[in-house]
Amino acid sequence: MLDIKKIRDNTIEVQAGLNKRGNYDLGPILALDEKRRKTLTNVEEMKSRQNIVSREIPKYKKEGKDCSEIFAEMKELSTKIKDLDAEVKAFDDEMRYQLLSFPNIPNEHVTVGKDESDNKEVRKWGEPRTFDFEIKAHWDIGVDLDILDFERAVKITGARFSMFKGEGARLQRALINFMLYTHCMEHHYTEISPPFMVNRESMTGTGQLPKFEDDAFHIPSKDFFLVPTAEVPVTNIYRDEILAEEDLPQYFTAYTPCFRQEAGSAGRDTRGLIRNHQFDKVEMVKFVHPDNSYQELEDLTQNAERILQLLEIPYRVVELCTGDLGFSSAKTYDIEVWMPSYNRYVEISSCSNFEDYQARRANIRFRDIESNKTRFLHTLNGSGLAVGRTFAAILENYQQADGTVSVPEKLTHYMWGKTVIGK
RNA sequence: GGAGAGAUGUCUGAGCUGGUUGAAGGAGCACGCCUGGAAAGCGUGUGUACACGUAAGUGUACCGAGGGUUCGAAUCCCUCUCUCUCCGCCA
Repeated sequence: MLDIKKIRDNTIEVQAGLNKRGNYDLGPILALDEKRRKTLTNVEEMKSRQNIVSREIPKYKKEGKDCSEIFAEMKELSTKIKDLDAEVKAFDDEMRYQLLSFPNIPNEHVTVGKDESDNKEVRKWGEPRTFDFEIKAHWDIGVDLDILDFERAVKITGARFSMFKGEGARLQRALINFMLYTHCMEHHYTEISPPFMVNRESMTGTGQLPKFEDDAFHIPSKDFFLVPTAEVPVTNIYRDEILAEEDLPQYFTAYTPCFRQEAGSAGRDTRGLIRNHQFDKVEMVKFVHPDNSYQELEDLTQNAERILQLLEIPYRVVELCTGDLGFSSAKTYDIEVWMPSYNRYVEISSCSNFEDYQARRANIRFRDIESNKTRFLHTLNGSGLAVGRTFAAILENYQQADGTVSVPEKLTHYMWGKTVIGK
């Protein structure tokens, strides 16, 4: 959420920032703000008078004065106040809704661009392997090895769901454990196992609501949402709280399944593990001091990259341009993994600095030691990594001529010593 | 799911027969005094948000959330949420 005071005082600057992302007009909200403050001043004066008179009444009563005239006047005032209060509340609600509908302003250094074609490759790691046999896509490898079963997943639930079996299920779990181990033991994150359903306030806090309600799976009986990413429950850990400055930074990592309705609507990647309604992900979330959130973003991105380095799978890092940036993000690096069957890099992680955008929505603050004032902190998060896509990348990059898949060395321990899947 | 109790400031804990209560008392914390230093003791201070103001400051709101009654509500009424105890059910 943007700061209404900033919009008011630096309108031109904010408008310029929004223009980098699309068509947004600050006019209506400024008009609303103007009306709200006018009405507020008005009603507050009335309330002040109401308070003053109210304090006098006990004295009058003690003196045995007749108060009926005052009561009549105050009754009228009270009615006016009620009406104006309702007006202010209507302005507040409308303003909040509009404020929630503005995306974050991109960081000033982020390239201005239209769509993903304007994204900038930052670095590359590893060389895509050359195969001396006909390669298969991960869904064929998985089905042939009997470790993935898409048909039965469709029977059980429906399209865009998948089922892991035997060594497939084990590989999935191995990846989760390996990622959590690396982030906790090497990168010093604290593991969280959060609820997989969240309420409306949490979804609003991180920016999924109100604009993207259709993308989420909703439980009507409770008005809960299945988590689309662990970012939602974990970022909301500190919603409506004030932390001490010395408690910053805080790093959390969490495994959760992720549920997304939007997956599938695009009609792309209809086969395999790339785009499903349910997928597993290990997420990293940081709560940091505003002064060093950009260094924290660099570190976070490298924490995610580390997983692919240890698994020895080629990838590249891309900096998103303003047109491709997520709604709440000020700056984002995507990590893309090499996917042989696609013959290109495919997104496997997205690492973002939200600056104070989520913190303001979710009301997460810290107390500044020097001024003793509260300030919004900065939140960041990144996938570390999307497990389903990592699974797919392993099958494809580690496939062998005989149809089996060798297990990355770092994973064999988590695979109970297994070095080749399918043998 | 049924019955009952409760939700107040950083914490504890009054107020709940409606009227200087942002909210007693205590603890904690900060600063000052005292001390060789510390403890104890004494004194002062100690929430958030919004509006107006260059500022000092002033005003308004907030006692789980939202409504209502009233000239006036932390205090009365209704709805919801959460917590605790007992019962039922259950991995």
